[in-house]
Amino acid sequence: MKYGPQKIEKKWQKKWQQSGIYNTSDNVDKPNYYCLDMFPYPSGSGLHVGHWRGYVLSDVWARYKMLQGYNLLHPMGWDSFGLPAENDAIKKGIHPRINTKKNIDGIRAQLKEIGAMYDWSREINTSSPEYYKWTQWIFLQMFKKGLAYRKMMPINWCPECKTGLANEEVIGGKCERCNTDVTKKDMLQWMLKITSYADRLLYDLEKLAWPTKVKTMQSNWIGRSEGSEIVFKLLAPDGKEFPLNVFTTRPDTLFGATYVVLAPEHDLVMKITDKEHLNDVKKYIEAAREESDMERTSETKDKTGVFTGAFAINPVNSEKIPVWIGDYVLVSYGTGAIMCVPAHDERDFVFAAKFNLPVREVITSGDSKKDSSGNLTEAYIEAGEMVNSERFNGISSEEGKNRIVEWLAGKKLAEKTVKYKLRDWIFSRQRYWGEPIPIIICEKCGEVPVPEDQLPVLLPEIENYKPSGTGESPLAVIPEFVNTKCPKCEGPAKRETNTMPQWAGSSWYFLRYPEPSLETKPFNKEQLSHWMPVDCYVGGIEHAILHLLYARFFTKVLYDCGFLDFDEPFKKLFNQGMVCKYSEKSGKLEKMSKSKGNVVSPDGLVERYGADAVRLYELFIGPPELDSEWSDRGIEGVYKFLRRLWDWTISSNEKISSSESQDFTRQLHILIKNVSERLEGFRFNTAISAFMEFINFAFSENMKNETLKLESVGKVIILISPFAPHLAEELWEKTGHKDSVFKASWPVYDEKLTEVENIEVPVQVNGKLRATLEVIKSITEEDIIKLALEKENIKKFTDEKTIFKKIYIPGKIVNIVVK
RNA sequence: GCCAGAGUGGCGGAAUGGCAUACGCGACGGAUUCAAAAUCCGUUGAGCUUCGGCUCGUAAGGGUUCAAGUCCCUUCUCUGGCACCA
Repeated sequence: MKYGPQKIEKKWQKKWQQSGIYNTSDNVDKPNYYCLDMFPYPSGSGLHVGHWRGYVLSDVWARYKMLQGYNLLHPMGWDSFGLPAENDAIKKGIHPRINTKKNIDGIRAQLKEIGAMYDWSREINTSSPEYYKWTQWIFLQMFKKGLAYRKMMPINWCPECKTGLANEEVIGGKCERCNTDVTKKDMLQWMLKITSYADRLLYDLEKLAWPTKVKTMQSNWIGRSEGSEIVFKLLAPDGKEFPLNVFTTRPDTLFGATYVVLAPEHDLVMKITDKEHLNDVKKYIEAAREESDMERTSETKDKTGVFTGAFAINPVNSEKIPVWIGDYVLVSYGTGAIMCVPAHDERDFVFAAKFNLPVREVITSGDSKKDSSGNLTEAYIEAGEMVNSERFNGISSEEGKNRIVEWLAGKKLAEKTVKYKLRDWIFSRQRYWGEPIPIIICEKCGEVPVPEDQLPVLLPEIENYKPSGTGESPLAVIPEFVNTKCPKCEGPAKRETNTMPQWAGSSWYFLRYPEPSLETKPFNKEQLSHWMPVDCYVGGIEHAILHLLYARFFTKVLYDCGFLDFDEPFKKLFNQGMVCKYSEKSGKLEKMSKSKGNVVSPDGLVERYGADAVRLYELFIGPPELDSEWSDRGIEGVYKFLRRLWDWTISSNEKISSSESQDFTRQLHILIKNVSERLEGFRFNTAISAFMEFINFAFSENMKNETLKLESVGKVIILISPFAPHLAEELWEKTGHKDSVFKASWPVYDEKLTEVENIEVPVQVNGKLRATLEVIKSITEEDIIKLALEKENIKKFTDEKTIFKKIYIPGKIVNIVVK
């Protein structure tokens, strides 16, 4: 009987579906385990072998947990609202609703090929009204708490996608979706106050069993910075005075401030600029607006700026210093204004050099770099001793930080503050395919939430779904949608026509799976407490900031509202590496993608080798967390292994007996040990190596005529079942078992049975291998060293030398040190 | 520039401080075959060899140790993230 994966895989996939073996039930007498894949957006180009990797990995893990006796939740769904789905529809000229459905059907079929144990009865879809009703509901809870607000502001605008974007969606100045340069546009925007969660989002990272890389990325993104706000006095040319707050992390350098720079967009700029400089300032502001963020914040760019004609008074010494504007100061960070200490800040140093502004050293150190006449040749930014700072002279810069702020604070001219790089989340999209924001704008009552019993606000069916590019959503031209009554005053009012971003639905979908068809609530708090947080979350590193930060934020908000009793969604996170392949187009090894023309489709491979072989190769290719290179030949090796395992099991049927050799028992227990330990450590590639070694042993000459216990053969089948579930089920049945192999339990090994009587011990002289000894395990140090010194090749290296150390690490090694 | 991670045969990769290169691919030799594919067996880091072995070898250099791919320091290269955030 030959291994024929095509037939048995179809057979078992059908059986699994019929028996519902993977459908999760509540209230069973087992501990719960929630294993979650990042759900995909329904792309039009289908799955390639790179997509398989994460799904295979989580499936192996889920099946292993099931065999360990857990009640498993392993669901799947569709992130079907938003840019990716909509752009695909526009490209094909098919209405997003129809196209999305078509794509979902395609990917679902492809996912089923993997043979994963998804509970398909819990499938969810973020673009279905039953689901997005609750996305809207969550938005309203945020609105009620003041966490969702509308504001006119210059936002990131993608001219290609014709929509505003969140900061997180701008990667290196380009749109995350289409790689187009992002520009600025003033727009009235819905914002989510994620900044008020900055501290908790940062500190709670500590609680998470996540890769440090992701934690570091999030913590850098949040960008907490402790410093102080210092109040300068601004003197306008007409004699008016304004307080000017600047943010600095170096109040110790305050005596070295020789000028002040405001962001071009700063409110005070037009109030303080004098007539003489007005033209230049206006021109400069205009030019800064035109520039993309990328151009503006590029570090290689020359520093630019203009003088306003106004002066500021430094609160520490009442010195009058010039006020400039410059686009290297960002209006959205800190206070949008900085004090400049060219002697101790690299950027200020460059700016001062260019515009010939004075440099005054106030921190001294032997490490400062100076020319022959004692002038600084570059900014000295480290700590040191304070000079030129009046009464603070001679104290350390570290101490000075506090002393200066305390002193000024007494005069209400300084205050310690914390600033973040994290900005509020721009939440409106000027696009059709998303959740309508459930707000009604009434002239009298302002922004009025749609009453909860009127949710969902349905996305209307429209012909022209393409983005307009005007800054309005395509919904804005549908009078039946826009015109409505104010829920408060009953007067005529208009609906908000912006939609939510792609990330809205995915920020809480993991809360929906435990009871996906619940109609009265988004989720059931009591029941959720038995499943959440997710025990193991598997997905790509590309979501390190976007999705994973947003999902944490949503969870914390819902926790604060009392809807949840946990405040972090994902306990453990695993990022699988990307699958790469040489691309003819770029001539480089690159991540598989359609545009690079280097995708490998699993379809043909499944047909030829079977899904189990593809699963195995996805794991065998390399360590799961690292990127790996796809080799078309590599799959042959694992396929050969599966066939050998099949042949061995089938032929073992004729050798079944009540006894087996000690050798075999030992190898079996070593296998159980290795596979268990390597699975626990997520080292799937070496777990498979362990199997290959076992099967090589099982086929070795001296095993040919040995008898086997049926129970032992069964254990091997259970061990392989998470990796090759179809093959395992078939072999399980063929060896006389009635129920599914996944109803069995994971074998345990006996450490004693893995050990041998006789061991080989390497013998070194001066750390170099010179011989090996075969000895009984319990040999004493004295005996083994005696044996070692008798060895011919050891004598060669020890004769006529003085032995001054003899080392025996039991069971490991002998080392004789000579001189 | 800053912060992570990585660098091991022809290739993918393996090694709780204890025999470097497990396992797989490829290559070579053999068996089987009219022949090929498939399959099976053997060899496969480099150099030297009296065939017993010896020398070198984990990006480069140094250090700790009886013993270093593994720990420490310096440097180089690659990948990813951040990048005028005051």
